[in-house]
Amino acid sequence: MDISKATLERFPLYHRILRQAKESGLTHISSEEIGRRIGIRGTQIRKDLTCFKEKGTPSVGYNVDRLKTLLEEFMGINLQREAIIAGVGDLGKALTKFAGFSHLNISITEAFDSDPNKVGTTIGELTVKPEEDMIKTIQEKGIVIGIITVPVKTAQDVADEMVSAGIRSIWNFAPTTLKVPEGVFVRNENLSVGFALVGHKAKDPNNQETP
Amino acid sequence: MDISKATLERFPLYHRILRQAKESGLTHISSEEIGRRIGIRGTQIRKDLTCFKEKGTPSVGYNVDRLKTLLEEFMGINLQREAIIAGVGDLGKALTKFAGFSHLNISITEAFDSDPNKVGTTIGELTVKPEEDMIKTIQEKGIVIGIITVPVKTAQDVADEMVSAGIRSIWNFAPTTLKVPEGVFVRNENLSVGFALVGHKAKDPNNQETP
DNA sequence: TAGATTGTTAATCGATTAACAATC
DNA sequence: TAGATTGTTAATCGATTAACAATC
Repeated sequence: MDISKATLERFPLYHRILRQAKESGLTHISSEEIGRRIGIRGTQIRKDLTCFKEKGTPSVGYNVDRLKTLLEEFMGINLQREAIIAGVGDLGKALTKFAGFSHLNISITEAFDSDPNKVGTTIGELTVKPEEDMIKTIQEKGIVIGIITVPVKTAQDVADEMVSAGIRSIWNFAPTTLKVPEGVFVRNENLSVGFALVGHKAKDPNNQETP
Repeated sequence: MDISKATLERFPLYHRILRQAKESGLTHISSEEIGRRIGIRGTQIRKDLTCFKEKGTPSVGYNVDRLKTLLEEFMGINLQREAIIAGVGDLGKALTKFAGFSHLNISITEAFDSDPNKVGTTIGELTVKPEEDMIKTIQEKGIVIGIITVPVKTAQDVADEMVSAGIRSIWNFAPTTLKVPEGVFVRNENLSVGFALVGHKAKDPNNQETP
């Protein structure tokens, strides 16, 4: 079955609620309760979950443990995975150190930069390597996940290198549209879009006409 | 007229293309060309732009300068705005220093943290202030945009404080669903969602069944 | 004029929601 | 049994796209 983009983006939210539920000792949780905690309808959740074999029990809800495990298998969280990051500016460093990703079971195990001043510096336990080593490292370690936090002007080149070395999924923070071959996934996390929206919505509501 | 969420999120992309076009000396640009540069259809762009008074010229395209200005007015970029940030961990610091926001004309002018070890430290030209001063500062300076990069457990409290002090639009990076009163805008920038998706999509395509 | 590109309508596609019989 | 909550269908809502007359 084909799972929609919208549903796929909600799975991590469901997973978060299930982790919380488990932590607080719940064995079962209803779709309405999950919905309440993330601000959507229960129907939505029941619909999203139809793609799993696991069924809920009427008047009881979903088995927290089993649903959590199933989501983890689906999302790949049951596998320990490695990712590399290109570009260790402030954002790159922040992502590399970010604790909030720990439950995804993806470790950023290699960091690269083209700036000789950054090469050799450390981020936590990682030592930054020169950009020229990236392709070789990706190939040797068989890494398939790449993160791009380089400036716009080099982002496409870095993406090309990643793809040529075997990266299959790219998390791109450079505000530009990357061209990648069919079969390679790119998620653009253009932070300016969010900030622009927040700025726009802050406009005085008495002053909000369309020009 | 009511502008859809999807359209609103594309305006910053259009703005980026118009900046580039202007920089490269173009006076006019067609909807198809804009579309090509961001990977969507021209029709989509023409539809999105119907809410503006500015019209394109058949066989010529849109006036780059005028459309850019119009988008800026609509998004509020013509106004110099201030934002505050709560939580100066690595991510908070990275956002505060991030150069990519400069064209949005929103400056992060105050940073707060509840950790006494961070209070008094500097980020670029900013000096981190104690969390307790946040409400007063927001009120005195009349700031309406807030950024939350504190841990989940304090995010709701910080949001409540921001709202009580007059913040009208919040950019939230804590992976939790904030409750805010009607009329306050929240944009959740849950980075785990993106990273989870990138991880999922990296799974071996020969191994991608639904459980 | 011929070619390009617009603005707009209607068709399509995709996502959400309401409703409710089934069932624990 | 009565109440709660499921899975699923049909209705609705929203977003994208194709098509094309209008026009520079």
